[in-house]
Amino acid sequence: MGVAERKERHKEELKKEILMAAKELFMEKGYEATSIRNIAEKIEYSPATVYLYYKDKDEIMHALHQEGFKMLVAYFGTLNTIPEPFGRLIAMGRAYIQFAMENPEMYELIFVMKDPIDHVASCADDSWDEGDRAYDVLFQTVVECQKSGDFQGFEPHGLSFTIWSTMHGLCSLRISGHLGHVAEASKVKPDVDSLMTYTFETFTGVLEKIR
Amino acid sequence: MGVAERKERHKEELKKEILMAAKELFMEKGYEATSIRNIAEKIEYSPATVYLYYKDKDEIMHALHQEGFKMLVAYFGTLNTIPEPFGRLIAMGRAYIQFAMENPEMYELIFVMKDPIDHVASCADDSWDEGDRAYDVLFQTVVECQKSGDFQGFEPHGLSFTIWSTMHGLCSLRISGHLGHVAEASKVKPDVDSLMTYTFETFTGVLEKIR
DNA sequence: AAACTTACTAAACAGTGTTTAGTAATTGTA
DNA sequence: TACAATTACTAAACACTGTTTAGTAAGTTT
Repeated sequence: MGVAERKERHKEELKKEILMAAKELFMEKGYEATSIRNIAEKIEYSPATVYLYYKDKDEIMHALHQEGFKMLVAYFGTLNTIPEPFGRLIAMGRAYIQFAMENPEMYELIFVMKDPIDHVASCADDSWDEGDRAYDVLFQTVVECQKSGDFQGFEPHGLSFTIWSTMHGLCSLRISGHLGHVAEASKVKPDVDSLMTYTFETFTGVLEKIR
Repeated sequence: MGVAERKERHKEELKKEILMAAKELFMEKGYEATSIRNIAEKIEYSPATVYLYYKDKDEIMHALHQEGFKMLVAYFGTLNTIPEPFGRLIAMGRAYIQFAMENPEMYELIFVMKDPIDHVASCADDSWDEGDRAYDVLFQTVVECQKSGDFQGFEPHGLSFTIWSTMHGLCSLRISGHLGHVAEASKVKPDVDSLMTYTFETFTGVLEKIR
């Protein structure tokens, strides 16, 4: 009979509904505002019901984690159309920044917060696959750059981690507000976003020079 | 009469005692464990008393903020003995990493967390002076490098922010555990710390190349 | 019709930051 | 010296958090 299947389907829908409510709250108001009670209220169920679908808040955050990586991948979507690897590397950086700026809470969730990755470490199943894959995209691009003659004399992993560090540092300093504060004090650029673009361009200049 | 002075002195001592209790809890167990109640218990006063000396938790965190920068400055202490600016820049990077690794919670407080810097933005008095000064140390070093012939064709602020981004990115990815995770997956180096040192060395290699 | 399972929730527990009202003890004044 | 005022402190509460437990209706199976 299809009754069990229908029920199963409904359960999956509710689980998805919980996740989407969490995603909306999280992306709009951040981690603090994403309480189990707030999620429950949004889907019009009791807080305890949420626990029937997710073990704890960490598990919800882990699920959101995967959502976040899907979004990042979407930002990387059009990169394949760029055949020249160095240009693709720069475009990747630009896309990374755009993702971080348009989805700061998501960026923090997947690249800054410790709790979700701790959860990931405890359940050894799917682990941090998405993150590993995202790194691999960068690494492969660097390798391709070297194949076409760029970055000679550098080891690709070392360079990849350096590039990731720079991009992550820039984005996280921007999101946390630290870049903005120093920007205001040093008055290098009129606003934070200008400074950010400017710093990125300086970085691309560095990459051009070691090309 | 010296009675009022003695009392005033005692009040200042208690305020310091609260801060030191907070510092100890914070550096050992992190932000979560540093609750007002825990602080109060440590100094053997009631939680409400803490509020007679600090407006709220943010104000305590802001005070700890300043403590953190004092510690960072201590790590930078011996840098003046290095006359050659480029070598000093590299040593600065090494000191920055050492500070981050030996005091991860403090590093997060002053460079990662948003809340304290929000508090800093609201009270416009002393603002984020320590951070600005720390940036200025980096900037001046870059300027000195250029004076002695390095980094020609680069604008010093752009380069300073790029360097800070790289260093911060590396340290924060290490502390948050993200670097460790990708390290394990990519198996570039046997352990995270090796990867971190290795990435830093790659970065110094980049700086050497654009020197 | 009775037993069992499912889906859900009210209420509680222990914790958080923070505020309010009140209490002793000390100090200043009449 | 007696009374008022100030100081330093705290118990208890409020509103929130994540999470668990016990219980309740409804649907399913026997």
